[in-house]
Amino acid sequence: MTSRKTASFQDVRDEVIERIQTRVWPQGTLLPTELELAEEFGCARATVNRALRELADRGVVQRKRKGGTRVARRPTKQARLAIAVVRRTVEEMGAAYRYALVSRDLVPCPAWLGSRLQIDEGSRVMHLRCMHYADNRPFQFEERWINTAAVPRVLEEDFATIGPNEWLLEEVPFSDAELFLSAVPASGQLPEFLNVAPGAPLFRMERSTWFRGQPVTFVQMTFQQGYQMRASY
Amino acid sequence: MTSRKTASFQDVRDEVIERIQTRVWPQGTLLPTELELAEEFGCARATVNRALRELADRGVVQRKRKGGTRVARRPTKQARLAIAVVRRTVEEMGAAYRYALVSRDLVPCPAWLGSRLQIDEGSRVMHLRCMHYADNRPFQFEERWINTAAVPRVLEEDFATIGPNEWLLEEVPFSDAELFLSAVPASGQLPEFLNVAPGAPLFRMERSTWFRGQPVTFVQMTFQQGYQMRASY
DNA sequence: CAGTGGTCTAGACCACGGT
DNA sequence: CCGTGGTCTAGACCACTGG
Repeated sequence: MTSRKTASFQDVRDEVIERIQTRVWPQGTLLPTELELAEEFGCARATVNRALRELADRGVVQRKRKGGTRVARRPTKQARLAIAVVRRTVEEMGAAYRYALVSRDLVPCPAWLGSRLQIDEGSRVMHLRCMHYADNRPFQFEERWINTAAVPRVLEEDFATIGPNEWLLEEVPFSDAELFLSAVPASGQLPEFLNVAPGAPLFRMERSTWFRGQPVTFVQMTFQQGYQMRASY
Repeated sequence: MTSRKTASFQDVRDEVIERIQTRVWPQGTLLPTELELAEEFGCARATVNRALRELADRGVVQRKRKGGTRVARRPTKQARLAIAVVRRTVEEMGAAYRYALVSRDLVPCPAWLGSRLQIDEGSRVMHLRCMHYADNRPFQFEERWINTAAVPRVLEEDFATIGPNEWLLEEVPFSDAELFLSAVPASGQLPEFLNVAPGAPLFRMERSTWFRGQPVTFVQMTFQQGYQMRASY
């Protein structure tokens, strides 16, 4: 008997996944309508809807009005990347976290930054360089530019004890961001700051942040050699 | 008047975001109950529920039965990383894609792989090395191990014209995976294959894949120097 | 234009977990 | 215990889009 007393949306979701994985519904197949599935599972259409909506979010199926629901052909996987504050990253490794400010300057917005964040070139930005340590070993070098027009209070903060990352999280929480991940050679002052050989391959995360459409900050976070970032789907 | 004729779940969701961003509800604040919000917005509780559930998924709020809904304190951002097949990555750059098989060997499962994927060490795995080109320039070097026990048909495939990535997507779609991103130096045969200087910093993505709990494949994808991966939230 | 998903409602019961 | 979110239902109307 396939009948359960009550089919929850999770039951429906899992059963649909099951049928896709076991090729009952191969890629590209048109699924039955919500109403038909609701009848088959003995539940309300809303229940089926929620199950299928979740699968559509994950990219497992594609849905169109009037067109129905199809098993996705080329699943563009959506991996989830959990980004925490450096402090927590370090502490979750079981290491002691330490922060140090390297430099803090108020400068005119460089052209490359202006075009990148869409800031007027005339305006002033706060340029910060900081180090983050794990058990007193260099863990991450952070270089950041903050749009003073978006966050005027940055002028009053000296960042001696709190990192700009955590400060901004208090000041401008829940912003939007764009991330770029790459591998860069240890050049400039990086070998010195991170205590690695010049040219060593380093993992870098760049992030541009906007708050309600206004550019807030651009940051380069360069990690100690050997750092790995984890994601899953 | 803040009253709209009908408040959709998106209206509720956006208004809640608005209040969080404008500090009407600072971090840690306990929100009104679903019922109270439903009254305020003049909609059903289910509508509020869906709005708040979505925000909880994003990590903007935290919800507990009896405990109510709170604005998240330390927003562990969930960035979404769209992972497509190499072919599409290349084609979306506007370049011509080309694939080439470098080597294909059936080998006993190495110990490190066995422990990594939880494969019995006695079993045999298919070891593949491939190149992916963009406009005839080396774009990605792929080194992959496939669990023959999980995908026996791999023994009949010669991978002369189709890459293992795309083949596996047909064979074992919708699997689970764990990703690791890192920076590695161009060593071994990488300088040769990718046409870069030895020691050059390269972006690498490693992926372990399971299908219904069974280990399927482990792959190292090493990208051409300068490659950046994009994500957003 | 007609079928499909998208959404909303009013009500109900349940499950978890603080008090 | 009992308030809160978690879920389900039966029904309704709407919006998009394929034929």
